[in-house]
This record gives sequence, C-alpha cells and structure tokens, in this order.
Amino acid sequence: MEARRDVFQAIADPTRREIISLLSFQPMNLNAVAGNFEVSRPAISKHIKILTECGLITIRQEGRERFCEARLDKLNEVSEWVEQYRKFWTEKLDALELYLDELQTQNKPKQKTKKHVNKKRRS
Amino acid sequence: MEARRDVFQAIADPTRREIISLLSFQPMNLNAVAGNFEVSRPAISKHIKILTECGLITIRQEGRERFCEARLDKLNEVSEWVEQYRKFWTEKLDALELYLDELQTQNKPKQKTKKHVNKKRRS
DNA sequence: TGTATGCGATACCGTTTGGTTACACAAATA
DNA sequence: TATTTGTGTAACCAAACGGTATCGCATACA
Repeated sequence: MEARRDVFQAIADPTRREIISLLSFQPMNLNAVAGNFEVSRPAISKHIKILTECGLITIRQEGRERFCEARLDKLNEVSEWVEQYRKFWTEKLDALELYLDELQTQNKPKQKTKKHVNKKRRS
Repeated sequence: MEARRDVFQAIADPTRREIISLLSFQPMNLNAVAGNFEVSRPAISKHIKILTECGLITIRQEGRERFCEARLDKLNEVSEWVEQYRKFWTEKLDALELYLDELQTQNKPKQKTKKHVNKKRRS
C-alpha cells in the first residue's frame, strides 16, 4: 500500500472527499469519522492514513483517541493547477458576466462581498 | 478497465494532467500526443479514452487521424469543490471572520449568512 | 497496386487500490 | 481488577490501474 502519494490522488476517492468534508466542520476522532460511513473502521483508518501522508489532515493524539483535523491549505495545490485553466472555460461568457456584475453593482451598491469571490466562477 | 469515471479520478494521474496541459495549447492527434511521452502509444490511447469518458477532451475524427481537443470547462467541477474550502487556507483572518459571522448569526438570527456553516453531521 | 501511417482492440502482466476479517494492545471505565 | 473502548496492524482478496506487445484495419500515399 505504498505508492505515489499526492493531493490529486488523495482527493480522487469519493470517500476521502467526504472525510475531508466532515472534518472541515470540526475535528473528530477516528471512530467518529468511521461512524459516518458504511465501510468498516479499518477501511476509514486507511483513508485517514493516506490523507495524513499527503498533509490534508493532521492527527492529534489524546489518550487513546486520535483526533483528525483538516489541513485544507494543501488543497491550494489543486486550486492553483485548476485555476491556470480557468481562462479556457470562462472566456466566452466573460462579456455577459461583466454585464451582470455591473448590473448587480448598480442595484445593490452597498453589498460588500468580503468573500474573496475569485471573480469569475461559473457553474 | 471499466469503473468509476469522474474528473477527480481522471486528473489523479500525472500523465493525464500532462496530456491536459499539452492539449490546452492546441488540439493534437493521438500520435502527436504520444510523441511527447515515454510510454507507448496504446498507453496514451487509454489515457485519452479516460479523459474523453469524463468529458475533459473531445475527439474530432479527420480521415484516419483523431484530433484531441481539451474541454477544460469540466474542470469547473473540481474548482468548485476546492473553492468551497478556500476559506480554510487563505487568510488567517478567515477563522476570525467565520467566528464573527456566527456570533452575528446568534445575535441576529434573521440575518442570513449565506455561509452554509453546517455544524454537526453525525449519523 | 503496394506500402506506410494512424489508431482501435485484444490479451496479458505486475502492482495498487479499497475493502474485509481477525487479532493485539493500551487507555479508560466499572 | 475486569471489562469496555479506541485504534493499529497483519493477512487476505477481487478488482482496477497502468503498462506492454501484437494484431487488424481503414486511410493516405508512392
């Protein structure tokens, strides 16, 4: 079970993405994490190990319990890789979006975003 | 070789990420793509197939050649998934901000935060 | 027409993945 | 002290992965 271990490979598995989601709310010990899934506890333990190996979560030992905490800054690597291609899928609609943005700004000029909205972001 | 086939799994392989990079510059036929790698042509063919199956590239047949074109808008799925966690790694102030948001929510429960805070989620 | 090219498809192979059951063991609890 | 709880680990398994070599077959070209 030793191999290439990077963030891209770590988030490829849907169960691991769910674990990340869970832990983004609050740290949990391993059994608590496992309680949210159908699969066995050792299976989750392996996923946790993988996530730990690539730095997406850290373990804090506390007595016999091991609390897992999300370290989501490692996702920045994925973000940067993806974002370099954003221009390939936003370009066409940029004009429209700009128009909509300005419309919104005119209507509600007071609304502060405070969220680094990452400008273009279409679904 | 049939299985789960989604964008996350597709970009997990470094060779496939390189193929995406190549094709983001211009469409190329399959042999041209394969020419950029050490591995054999059938191996690249398989990668191309996987990328096609999850919509990251499209094939345009032209005589006996098959031109591969990147359809990077499919990366939006990855982008959206990652970006929902951005607040966990961008600025340290974000934690404070989240805290303040929740405080505000408690004080004025009517004010919608638009941040899906999602406390607990145990089953 | 004969030959070279571009590529799919198949068969095969070793390794990795994601899962299981079973056991071991320290820490917490009764 | 006896027992429950939280977890690691080992052994095992089927399937998927990433690769290869090879054959076949249109299409293009000499």
